[in-house]
Amino acid sequence: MTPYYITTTLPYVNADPHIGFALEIIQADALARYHRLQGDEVLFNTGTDEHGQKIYEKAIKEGKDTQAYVDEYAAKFDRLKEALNLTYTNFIRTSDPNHKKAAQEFWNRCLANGDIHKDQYQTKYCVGCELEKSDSELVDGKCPVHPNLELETRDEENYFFAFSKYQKPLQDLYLANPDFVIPDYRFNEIKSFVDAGLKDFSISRVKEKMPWGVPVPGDENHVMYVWFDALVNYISTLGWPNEEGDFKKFWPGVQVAGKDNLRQQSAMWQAMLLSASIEPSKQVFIHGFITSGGQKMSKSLGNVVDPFTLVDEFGTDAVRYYLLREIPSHDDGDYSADRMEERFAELANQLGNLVSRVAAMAGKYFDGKLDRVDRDWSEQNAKLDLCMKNYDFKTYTDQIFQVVSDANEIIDKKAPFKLVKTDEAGAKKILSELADMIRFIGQSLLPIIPVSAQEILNRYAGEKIIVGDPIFPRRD
RNA sequence: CGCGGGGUAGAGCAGUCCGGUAGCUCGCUUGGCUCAUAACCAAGAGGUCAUUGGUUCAAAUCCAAUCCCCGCAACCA
Repeated sequence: MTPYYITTTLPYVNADPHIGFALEIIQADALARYHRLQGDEVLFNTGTDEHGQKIYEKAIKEGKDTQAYVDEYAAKFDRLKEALNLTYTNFIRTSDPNHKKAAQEFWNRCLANGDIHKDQYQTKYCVGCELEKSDSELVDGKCPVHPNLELETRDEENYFFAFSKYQKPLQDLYLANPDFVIPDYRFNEIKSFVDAGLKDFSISRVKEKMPWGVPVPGDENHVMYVWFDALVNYISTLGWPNEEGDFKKFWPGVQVAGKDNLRQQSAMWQAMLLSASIEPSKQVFIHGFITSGGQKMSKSLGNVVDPFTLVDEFGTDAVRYYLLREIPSHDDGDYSADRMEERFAELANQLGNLVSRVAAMAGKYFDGKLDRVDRDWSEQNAKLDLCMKNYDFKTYTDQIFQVVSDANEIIDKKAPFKLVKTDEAGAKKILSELADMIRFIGQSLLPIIPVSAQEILNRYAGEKIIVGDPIFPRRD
């Protein structure tokens, strides 16, 4: 069995699970399932990113012990497994003792390689908020809450990672791996970013101000900046620094991430790996963002889509179907209740109805017993395989639904329900071919809508085709 | 001159590299069928391909300029 390792990014636990993360983990799940069906041995990792300033502040605000706070959130995210029918094998939490040890060992490797040094880190401080502000928080160079106050500049001594050293090695890595980042325009984006020159980045925080992080080895005054520790999860989940076992078997792997993570995944993390003398990732797949009703999701607009609510209303498979087919696999997409309804209707009317009508005819005319047809599907399968290699779940599903559409067309054009009155053998032949198409459809849809696809296969696998209740009952 | 993506039928997109009568899905209208979850099948309507100028026998596609939208602008996870 060929080992296949796929991992999502770790969601930061300062908010409830977001539909955008649901998209990411469903994409990863589809790949994991697909590879399992191909006979690969799959390790599928996800988890939670639990350190850093924002979490520390949020826990204080909610009056909770920080560890208790993150425990609560980790459990919440783990509930996605059931809600979305996910098959991840690993759930790494960055507050796990093993992960912390790995992060420290990683730090030491980079340090030993001469890539970690101290430097001054400048922060902008708003006296009004009594908080440090990042540039992206500022409006016209001022604190948006206190625009009448001048910001103070404060220096802080931090540890820095020698990112600038890795411009050439990263360029070489990209050159040697022309498919390193998918899609290609994201790859171009990161290449031009690296070509423009790299600045060393800060990888620690002063513990006094922000204690919620992995201690920097050999310096009790600093904790790691959350990025540095979080990225190490991709290997700590494999048991690293133990280089035997899962690490040896599964690394390097495929990383799935949102477009906001392009730099961290495809440049910073790769430089860190090079520094620690670890093989770079195999590939990075970047997906887009989901808008809601055409607008950015925000609490103030009240258009935030909660994956749990969605599943309660439409069911797991329909939500998976929507995210994998409606949303462009590589680009931004939109969620709207109307489109969700339409997509559900499509499942019911095209696929569900096809399964029903063929089963009904088989039952009515031939007691459910049809001839076994074994059409050669290798050409279609090759196309589907290409879609998965390109992380194009939308086209993958489109192609299967082309077969659904073909099958519905055949029924109308050849009208086996009419033909059976004059040519029973002819009708049986048509239905048998249709049943074979349905089995292909069911098999191919297993990574996309696992429960429904399996149900289809169950109904059509045996000696006798089973007539059952609607797989996707119409919604009123 | 910060970087990148984009502007093609009501909606979402393909086509642009390698110019040659504008295509897909959904929605809409009409017709057909009755096996089926009132589902399915077929036909049709609907577009100055952001704008302006240029090259060409011919431009959504090449060139130039302009307008508009969306990200990012690194230590914000």
